Amino acid sequence: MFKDAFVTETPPVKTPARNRRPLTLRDVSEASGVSEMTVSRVLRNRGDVSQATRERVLEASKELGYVPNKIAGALASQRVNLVAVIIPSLSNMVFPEVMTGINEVLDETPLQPVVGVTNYNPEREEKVLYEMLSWRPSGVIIAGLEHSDAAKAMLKAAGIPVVEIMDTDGQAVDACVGISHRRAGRKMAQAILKAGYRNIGFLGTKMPLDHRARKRFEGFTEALAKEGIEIADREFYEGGSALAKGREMTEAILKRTPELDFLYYSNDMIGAGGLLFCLDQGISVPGQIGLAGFNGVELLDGLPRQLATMDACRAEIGRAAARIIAERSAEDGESGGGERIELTPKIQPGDTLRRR
Amino acid sequence: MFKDAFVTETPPVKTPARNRRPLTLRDVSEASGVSEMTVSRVLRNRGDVSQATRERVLEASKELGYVPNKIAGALASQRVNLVAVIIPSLSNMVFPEVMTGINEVLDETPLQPVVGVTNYNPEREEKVLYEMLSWRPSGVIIAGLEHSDAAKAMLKAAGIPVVEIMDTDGQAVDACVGISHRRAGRKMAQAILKAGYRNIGFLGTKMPLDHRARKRFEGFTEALAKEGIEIADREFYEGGSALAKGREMTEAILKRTPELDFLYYSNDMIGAGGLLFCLDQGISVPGQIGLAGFNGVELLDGLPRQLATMDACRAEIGRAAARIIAERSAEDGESGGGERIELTPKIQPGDTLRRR
DNA sequence: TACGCTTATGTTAGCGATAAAGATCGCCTT
DNA sequence: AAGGCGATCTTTATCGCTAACATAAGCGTA
Repeated sequence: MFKDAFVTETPPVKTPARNRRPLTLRDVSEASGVSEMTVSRVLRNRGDVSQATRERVLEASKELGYVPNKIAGALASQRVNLVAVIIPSLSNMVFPEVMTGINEVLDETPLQPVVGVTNYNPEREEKVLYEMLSWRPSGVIIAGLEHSDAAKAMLKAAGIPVVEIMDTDGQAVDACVGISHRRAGRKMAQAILKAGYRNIGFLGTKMPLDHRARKRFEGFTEALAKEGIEIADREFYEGGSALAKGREMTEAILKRTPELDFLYYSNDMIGAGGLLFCLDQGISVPGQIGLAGFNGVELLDGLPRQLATMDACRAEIGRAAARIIAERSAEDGESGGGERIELTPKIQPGDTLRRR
Repeated sequence: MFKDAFVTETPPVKTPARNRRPLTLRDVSEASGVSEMTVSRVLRNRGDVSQATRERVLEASKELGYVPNKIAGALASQRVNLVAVIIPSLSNMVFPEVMTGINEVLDETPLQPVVGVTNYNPEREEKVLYEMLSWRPSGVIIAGLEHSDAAKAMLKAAGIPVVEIMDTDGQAVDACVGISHRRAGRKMAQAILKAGYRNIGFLGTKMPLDHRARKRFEGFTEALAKEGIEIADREFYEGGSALAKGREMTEAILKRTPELDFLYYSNDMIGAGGLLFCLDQGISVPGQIGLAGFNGVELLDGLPRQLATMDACRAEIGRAAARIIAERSAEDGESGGGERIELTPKIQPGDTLRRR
């Protein structure tokens, strides 16, 4: 592709002098001797263009190194093939997997995801959303059901498909795909009780804005309460390496409350840290103490013992959300809306939850 | 923010009937009784607008829930505040950290990163790049120095700042920020030799397209060769949980070549797996066998023993790259170009590389 | 031969914003 | 009192592309 034009070495400190203004359709049109419209048709594979012209145009376009200007295209056609994806974080393993699911589906469509990160901060979420909506995307996939009033208003007013993901415990603006974290918490509590554990500790994060962790915790305590049991102790962390924090917290909580016989971690990473700590200390797992985490991250496969956990269906959530957007933006009629998909996470007992 | 307008509950299955067409500057202009231009000025904080008008416009805009159309704005002003960030993967811990560094810097500017993922696939990279360039971003940050000819041509022709990150071993299109992986491999080899290890095994990934891993390997073997030593055995993996693969590979290589006294892993995750395996087996580390990985991921902090590794300066690479783009797009003169920043990774000997 | 029909291409009029230059108005200066 | 000036706003002309309609040429057929 236009190799010849640019073989010169880049001078050490200056950008290669490139005073030519960016190429437009007109340049290609002139180079190939047809109208701009025809070039546009060729480049988008639209309408009838003779094979001969098509080839001529493609060649000219390649020759020049023309890259269409989607900004102008989008403005003219009132169509933008972008999907805004708004998530709290990229660094905790769970969202990258959701992204993978989204990509998997969108790859088969003309749509393209654009990611925005909020750091679990509602103000940032609002800003990111505003920013993204100002590009008039074809749809929005956004994590969680909790948003500021302004954010909700924007989502509703945008007039595009909106899918809220990860969580189904609450009222969605439009569609939603996820699991019930409250239910997930309850189910884990039931499994723990059924296994005969009674002195249960909880270890989680300090983030009051991680609503899904909160809901799991609520579901968890609720199910315990139903059997007349209360959490015996709890421990929270913030920042730092989750694995290391898991160790520290486990040490601290066991020192403070040695009679604990089960530790429920709000995510797998700290759970793994806890597991490593127990093994180091020669604490028998799951005999003396049982452990469980949440998420079903791949990492767990490599641990000395398999941590009990619950799969959060991350990739499938991504896939389902993308499918909703893709379908609705295909049939451009004001058709669907309000889809609600609740997936069911399964407990993976692993080796740290004794069975009976 | 326009709470009153949308308090109605969403009907269960249909999108709220919203036949109003998307809002434009004209709507705000009519609602506030000034020209579109004035509204535009207010919304961008440009030029002189009286306090009274400003307030009136802002109120009307809020009332209506107007979100500016950046597509139109960008076309008119020939300015796009987007920075294309093109990376191979989101799932391996290293790029999210680079992203964090980028965000940190760009947050203080009007620029916004847009991420594209290539999955270490050159064709995909080319496509993603084309797609991104068609939005006419203000700059490109792209991982690696190896790109298809077409991709390189596009980068040069785009006429915008381009920063190639992670790697400095090669010829950059424009600017570049990273570390020398070849050098990193050499340094680790030297440290290993200095510690007295002689039977060295290498464990890595099967990806022929991970050029940085390849260069580390080359540097590594080169430095060994200088001392007349060759790699005694090697093992490669692909796919699956890196931690688990690290275990498996370690078991396999030690079974095949029991006399190995050092294992060099191409990333920390498999290194951690190897470490866990050795500890499980009661192999004395670093006495009987030494271990080292690469990257300096946070995860390592929580392991029973600290894996020797080398920090890849991920966040700093992101920051430096973003700074280059930000600076160049501020002073819009065709100023800089060709910056080259080579960071120096430091060995973190941890507990798995014996000292003498 | 003229008519309709298909296929291939060109023309015109925006899309929704912004840059740049022009219009108003009150107020000060000399 | 005429001119000048700054502050505030409006007008006009794009930006690069595409939808929708218009045109032209070729061909079979009544």
